[in-house]
Amino acid sequence: MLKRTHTCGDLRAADAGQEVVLAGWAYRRRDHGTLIFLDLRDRYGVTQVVITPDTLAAHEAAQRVRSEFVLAVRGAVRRRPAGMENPSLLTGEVEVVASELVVENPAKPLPFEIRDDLEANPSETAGRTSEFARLKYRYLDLRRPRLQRNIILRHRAVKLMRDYLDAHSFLEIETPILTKSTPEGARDYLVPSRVHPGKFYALPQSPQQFKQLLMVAGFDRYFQIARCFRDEDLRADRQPEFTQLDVEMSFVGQEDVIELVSGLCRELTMQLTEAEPPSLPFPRLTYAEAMARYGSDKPDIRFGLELQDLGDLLADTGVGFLKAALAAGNVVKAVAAPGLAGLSGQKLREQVKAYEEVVKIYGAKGLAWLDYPAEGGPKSPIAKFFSAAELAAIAERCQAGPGDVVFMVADTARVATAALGELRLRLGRDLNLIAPGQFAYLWVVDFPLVDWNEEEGRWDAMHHPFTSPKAEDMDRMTSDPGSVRANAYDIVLNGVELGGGSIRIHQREVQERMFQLLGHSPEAAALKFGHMLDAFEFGTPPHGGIALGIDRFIMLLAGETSIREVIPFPKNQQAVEPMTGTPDVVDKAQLDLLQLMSTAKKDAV
RNA sequence: GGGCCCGUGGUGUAGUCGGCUAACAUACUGGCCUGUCAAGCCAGAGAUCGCGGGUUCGAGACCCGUCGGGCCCGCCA
Repeated sequence: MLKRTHTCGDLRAADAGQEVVLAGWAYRRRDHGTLIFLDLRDRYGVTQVVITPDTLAAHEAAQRVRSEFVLAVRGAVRRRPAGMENPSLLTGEVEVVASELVVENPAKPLPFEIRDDLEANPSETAGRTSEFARLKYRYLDLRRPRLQRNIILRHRAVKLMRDYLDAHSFLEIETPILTKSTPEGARDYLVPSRVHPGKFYALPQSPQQFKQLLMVAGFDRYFQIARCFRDEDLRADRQPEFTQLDVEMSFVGQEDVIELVSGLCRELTMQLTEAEPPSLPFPRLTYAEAMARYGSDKPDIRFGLELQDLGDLLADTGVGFLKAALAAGNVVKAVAAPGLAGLSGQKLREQVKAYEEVVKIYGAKGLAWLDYPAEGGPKSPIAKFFSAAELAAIAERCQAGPGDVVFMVADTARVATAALGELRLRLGRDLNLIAPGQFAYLWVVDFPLVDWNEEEGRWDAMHHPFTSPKAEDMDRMTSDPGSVRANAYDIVLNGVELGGGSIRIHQREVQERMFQLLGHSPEAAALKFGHMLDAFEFGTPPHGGIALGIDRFIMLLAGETSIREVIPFPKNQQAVEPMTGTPDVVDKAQLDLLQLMSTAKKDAV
């Protein structure tokens, strides 16, 4: 093996005259018959190698080189002839004139091209390979400059997190992966115990209880780059295993956590993106405000189009379906779409139909609309039922002017809010209201403590059962639990929930009241959470923390839209990892050892 | 559990109203070529159109089923 002296990203004009050895992958080959150019690639960059017929052996070898051969090249660095420089390469001022070329390993034709088209490649062919093929040959996919950049970015981001927290006196502490299943939250991934047949470990959904117990232990400021596991259905931004930056602090309140994490987010944005540094403090909304104004607990505040409530304006309306909705106790909410009234009648009807599909996904039965044409009469079929005063009042409330359209949903507050919140996001994209390159952080605070679970007929913890209620709301925990606010907060970036946390309960009595509210009998609570309750009797400091979704954070920093683009070996939406073929059946002997038997009808062992 | 969309040479796509001997780019093979950098030019090979059934004189296209994939709803303390 020829040992490399430099990487493919090292050489500059000042290195001209040196003899070097480079090693890497053949990225592109340009064969002029006599003169052959090879672009040699490694993770540091690309360097052009020139092979002339003067070096016969190297020339013959270079003729046989194909894409992705692994090569080692010895040669002299020289400045490229005037006018032949390539400004798009960092090494573009120089080239290496090969004296020796070794094929370390050839490569068969690849299942897809490595070259990616993220920048300045108008080709339709590269970089859009089906995701299944990419995952099946992930080691090839990961050679692509785009994914290499993402993985390198991920390393830098995690290093910045460690450095930042270390500088703030935090300790990185590991917690168990094999732990105990708890009744709250998502479905657990279970691991059978061989030593204790019939018993199971659970993989942690988060290190929540352990980090709190580390506070009880006096570690004061803890963090961990923690792998978490949740057996729920997947999305573009959800994997069955994902990574959190888990943080917990003692003797702090909400403001301390918010300040710490805001600083971290600002630092990462400044160090890792070209974006304008976000200014501190980050804007803040209460949960109630976020829902009312944006129809979401994770608002994208990069654009306006806030939701409006029209209930008071339509109290005496003659419009039948709205009158009926309000009489039934439902709400009428609206959002404006600037400029949409300028569309032709047919275009507008098609657009409305598409938007109707959006709101229907979220349970709305229909989408009403009013247009305010700059000239001519309204195209809306229902405009004629509204009084002139109503039309004017709606326009004013929604800040809609000539040329705009107002969309309305009359439904339960939950449905109307969610549906229009999604429509708002769609309008923001369709109308190009989102300027690229922004990092719009937002804190959402004052979440409700609990949420009514219609199916189960009980209260669920909105965040988790260790979240403390606001002191001033505590007396309503039994009389009106739904109105109790929690010391809980989420950080949102560009409409994506980056993370959430809370100030925890640190008193046994309060924790017992919380379990009671959630429907756990004292016996059940003792069985599942006895260690927590016990700990609270041995000197537990006031404490709180947060967990940030690292995959999502990196995704946004990298400008990607799926966390799979920033995870080296992700699973697909079926929770399958196509490269290794995970999950898979196991030998009967393995099951026997665990005293397990599958009842699956298909593919059963 | 449910909704929408997609499966055509290795890869990415086109294929309109059912008439195809399935087109284009790239990769691949061979040839030409001393300054390219998405190298270029010439030639060639490569596809039973995911699978099964149906409608039809005729199906890549239409219908039913099935498998695989993507996005979403539910779910995700």
